[in-house]
Amino acid sequence: MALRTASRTKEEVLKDFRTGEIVQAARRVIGELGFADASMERIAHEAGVAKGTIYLYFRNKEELLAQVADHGFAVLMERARAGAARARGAEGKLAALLCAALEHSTENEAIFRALQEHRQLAPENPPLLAARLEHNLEQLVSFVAGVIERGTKSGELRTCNARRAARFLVESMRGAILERLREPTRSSVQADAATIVDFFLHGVGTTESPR
Amino acid sequence: MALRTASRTKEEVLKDFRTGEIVQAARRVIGELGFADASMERIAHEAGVAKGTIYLYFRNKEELLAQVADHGFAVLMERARAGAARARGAEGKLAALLCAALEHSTENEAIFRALQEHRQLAPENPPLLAARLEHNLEQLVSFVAGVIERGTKSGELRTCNARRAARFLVESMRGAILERLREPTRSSVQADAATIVDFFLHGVGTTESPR
DNA sequence: TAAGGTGCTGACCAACCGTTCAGTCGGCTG
DNA sequence: CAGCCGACTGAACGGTTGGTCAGCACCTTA
Repeated sequence: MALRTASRTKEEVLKDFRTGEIVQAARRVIGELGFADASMERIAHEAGVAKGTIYLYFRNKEELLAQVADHGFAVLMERARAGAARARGAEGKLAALLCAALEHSTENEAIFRALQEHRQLAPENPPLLAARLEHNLEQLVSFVAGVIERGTKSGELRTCNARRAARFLVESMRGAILERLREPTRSSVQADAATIVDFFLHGVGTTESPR
Repeated sequence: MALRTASRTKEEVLKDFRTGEIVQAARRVIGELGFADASMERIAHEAGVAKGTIYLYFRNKEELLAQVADHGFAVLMERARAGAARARGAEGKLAALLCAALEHSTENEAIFRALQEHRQLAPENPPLLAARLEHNLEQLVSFVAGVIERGTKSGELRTCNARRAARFLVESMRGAILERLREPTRSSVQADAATIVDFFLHGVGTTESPR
């Protein structure tokens, strides 16, 4: 418990601690002001250090922001995986996954709003942050696609382009999250997740089977 | 043709012309650099006027950007309405609407990328641009909801929360547009629109009816 | 205690941006 | 043609920001 991978406590552990502190501070400031207006000065103040100190732990602003984005997404994915693992069947797994995402976005409302704003995909000069966000989203889509593929193999879902369907579902989820953020007094997370999955599985058409 | 509403050609017409020129220039610059990096200096240069001139036609930068956003959206809506009007049935109208949107986003790729980036919903200090974008999206959702409601009344679609379903479809469309922008060599607009409508109408579930 | 080092500080810098406004000058009017 | 008008210009300004660096305070070591 004390002798594992403890090379230089003074150097490594303290560095990790400071890094984490700054990332958390950045998270708070970004949540309050958005990515564009979160200045290094403000983040430093929030973290209780001087501006220059940040540059001892992060190469520049972009790297700091990228780490903030990665951290938040890692937590979300962990939660989604755990939820999906607990549930049974494709429908259950998808609902659990949506639940996890909706809950996470509700609890981290501020940072989530800010993240929205920075989904930029200009091909020229792709900044580090945009690339990370892109990669993160792709990871989520792949995970959902996996669930859908297994659902297809088990016969629970019909054959379809899994990746495309996954993207379809993820974007719908994004839409639901945005709507939830817009009007805080909404239905429960479970109800919203169920609605989305229902749409996703059955569609709104009425050709033959109602339910 | 020449005597209607022609109060001051020298004043009004020229003003409209200049305004249009500047909006078009802004469109180009935003497409190239994104909203955040489109400076008034650069836009002025692109429009072939001095920076100060812009302020004779627009109160400030935000108003200019808002007009750019409004202009683009107006064209899109016009196209979507026309497409839907020509088609028959809810499925046809939705497909035509998606077609129009996909085509429009393909043809105006650059500005569309940039617009993505500015979908920010911070509750505090809502800037003019964000409000306009919000309003524009709401208009599109309402239009789609109308189509869905009429489809429900005619029995082509099952009963559902039309607004929610519309939002669902619009967000999915956004996802498809993003994917198209990401990988330019994709299937045809019509095929993509059909796929989305198919998902939307029938879902991916296999409970009973395959088609 | 003196010397050396190291993490940290925050004043400073250069670059940039939106906005202003005093001045220019081509063209219209009388 | 003279004189004025106002559309247009672009240098200048105020403000902000990301990034730097000389020095300070504290701790360890000799």
